[in-house]
Amino acid sequence: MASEPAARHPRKRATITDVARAAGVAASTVSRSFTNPGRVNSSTREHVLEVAAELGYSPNPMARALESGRTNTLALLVPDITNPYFAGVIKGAERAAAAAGRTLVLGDTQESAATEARLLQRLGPAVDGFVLSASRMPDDDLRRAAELNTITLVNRAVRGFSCVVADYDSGTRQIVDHLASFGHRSLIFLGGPPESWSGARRWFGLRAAAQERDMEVRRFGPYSPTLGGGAAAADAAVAAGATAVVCHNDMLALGVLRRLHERRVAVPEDISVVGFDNIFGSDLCTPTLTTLAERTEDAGSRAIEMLGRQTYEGVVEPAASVLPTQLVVRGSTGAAPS
Amino acid sequence: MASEPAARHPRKRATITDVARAAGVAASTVSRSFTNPGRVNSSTREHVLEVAAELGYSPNPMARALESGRTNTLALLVPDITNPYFAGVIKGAERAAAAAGRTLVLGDTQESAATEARLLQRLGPAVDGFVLSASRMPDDDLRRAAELNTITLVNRAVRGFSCVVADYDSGTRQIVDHLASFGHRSLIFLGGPPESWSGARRWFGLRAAAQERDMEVRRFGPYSPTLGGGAAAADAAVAAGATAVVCHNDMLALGVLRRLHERRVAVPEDISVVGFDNIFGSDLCTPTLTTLAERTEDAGSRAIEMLGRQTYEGVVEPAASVLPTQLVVRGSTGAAPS
DNA sequence: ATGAAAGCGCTAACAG
DNA sequence: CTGTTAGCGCTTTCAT
Repeated sequence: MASEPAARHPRKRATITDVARAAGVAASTVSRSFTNPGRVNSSTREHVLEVAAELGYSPNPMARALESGRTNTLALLVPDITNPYFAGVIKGAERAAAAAGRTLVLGDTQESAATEARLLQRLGPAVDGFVLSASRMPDDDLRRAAELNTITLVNRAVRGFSCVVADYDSGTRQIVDHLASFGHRSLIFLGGPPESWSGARRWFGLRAAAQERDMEVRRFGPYSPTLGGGAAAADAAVAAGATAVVCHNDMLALGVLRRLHERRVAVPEDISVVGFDNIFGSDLCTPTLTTLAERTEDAGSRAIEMLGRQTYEGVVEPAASVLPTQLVVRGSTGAAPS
Repeated sequence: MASEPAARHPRKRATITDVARAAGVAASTVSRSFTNPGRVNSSTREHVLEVAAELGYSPNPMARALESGRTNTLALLVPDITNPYFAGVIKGAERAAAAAGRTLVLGDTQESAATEARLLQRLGPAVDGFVLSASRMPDDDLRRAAELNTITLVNRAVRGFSCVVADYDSGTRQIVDHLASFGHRSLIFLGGPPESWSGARRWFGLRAAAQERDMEVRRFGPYSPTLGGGAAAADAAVAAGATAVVCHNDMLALGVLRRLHERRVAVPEDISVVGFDNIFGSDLCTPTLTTLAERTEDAGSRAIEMLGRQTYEGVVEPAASVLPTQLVVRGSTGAAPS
């Protein structure tokens, strides 16, 4: 046992030539042993594999990629890695990629279309395709990016693109029904970033469902979809005399709850609050938050699967996958004040 | 304006040869125009860059990697991507990598040493180095992995490795001082996974600090460091008549709080609860959680910087970086019951 | 069934 | 300053 600390300079990896030399065969035979086992004598193959294992050889993916144009790597871009909402998408994508023997690269676009475009550009040549989650880029830019890359969308629908989206039509109807059943006659939507496709869908769904029930519905904002954004949103809602607010997402809703608490506005007695996403934390707050849950992990894994089908299996028809949503009723909603 | 949907088959990317031909120069001149702007006539360079832009050319990183042995990509492995604790590390690493013009690959080891080893193996040839956050692998396996890879550790210290660790000695002392100032004469540590290095450090620090103050200190567990793990942990603490518990991490602490609430045990009147990590959610619960905050983003970015220094700047001396911790006092701690 | 050779896109020597 | 050449590690014809 050498008492030396770990080597500082990792030693060079063995190449296919090293293995070939050590095994007394040609490089091509080594290559075939790995990628085309049927086309090499099984005894030589075993020998080669043995030698390779001894040398700690594993094929260099870069060299492979150069030849095939395939890196076996997929990228997932999200607006904010630390937002718990995306944790589910990431987890699902991670799992699906691993299951398919693929590498997943993660990118944080920092809620910026420009950063997103830059990442697309930088990562593009190195990956086989992208999953764009809640993309902030305009449709045209997306189309342009799609000329060079295979792209699948999550919670965004653009003609010609495969996508996975949550069923906001049903979801917003559930929300409105729930509030109506509590006797609410009006609601205010506290909106998030204008670029957000899901924000728009949420608003449209809400408005449609509310109008069907002759409920009055207004939209305030945009507010920053963060805890901090909640203060302004809550103040506006209170000033407008709202009895029920539906927030762009849970982060904003949590911020609203906090602000209402500071202002001694009782939830749900004075005002009911609903969020979207069912993020971690939405059942820790007081009161716990009524929110529309999405299957984020499923969205992530489906998107990766679709992308894989397009990229590696030559499926060209863009497909759309609509994931169900469900209202999680908790403590932040209740009867409308009389 | 073609009304066609986005192209399904992304078109082939232009190569350096395409650009060279179109610009009427040699491939090497194109190459230099990008990587060695000083060594080419500025007018030719401009022309080349123009043509390159027209063709939408950008250098193929794979081909570069093949030549240099460098992919300009770093990997970050974490036990659980969805754990909010690691979100900070990821964010910091993301930022540092982006700032250095490097690509970050993220891997989820699923709290398993085996998965971690597999990822190391699979990703190894494709990346220039690894940041292992809260690695679950035994020291020897780490050393073996370090023979082929450059590795930096976060919240784990192994001789010969560069690492970034939180100052748990100071942190645990802060916790114990805080509890002592409230008149607590004993505390119970509700432990997490035995493989966790930081768990061990937390326990040792706590024990040492408590003994210095003649406080009685015991360790229970291991418990699963999750919300769900909190039930068993809380029950054990109550059964033992604890007045103060310090939990392996915030997830466990939140689970403990929930369970105590179910059992109508008042916090902090009957029992004080302290966590580690200051995750998102620890100030949303009721009562809010007193916890030891780490600079997770700093840890992530520092680790990437160190790794970069070793990988790209030939720094061989392993360095250790100790990040300060600070106790965030909130509502879950209070005077010991008489 | 196996070996030899060419070439993937790019960079680095080496001429000129 | 710029063109030519060789070669990174691997796969893939094409011979044998």
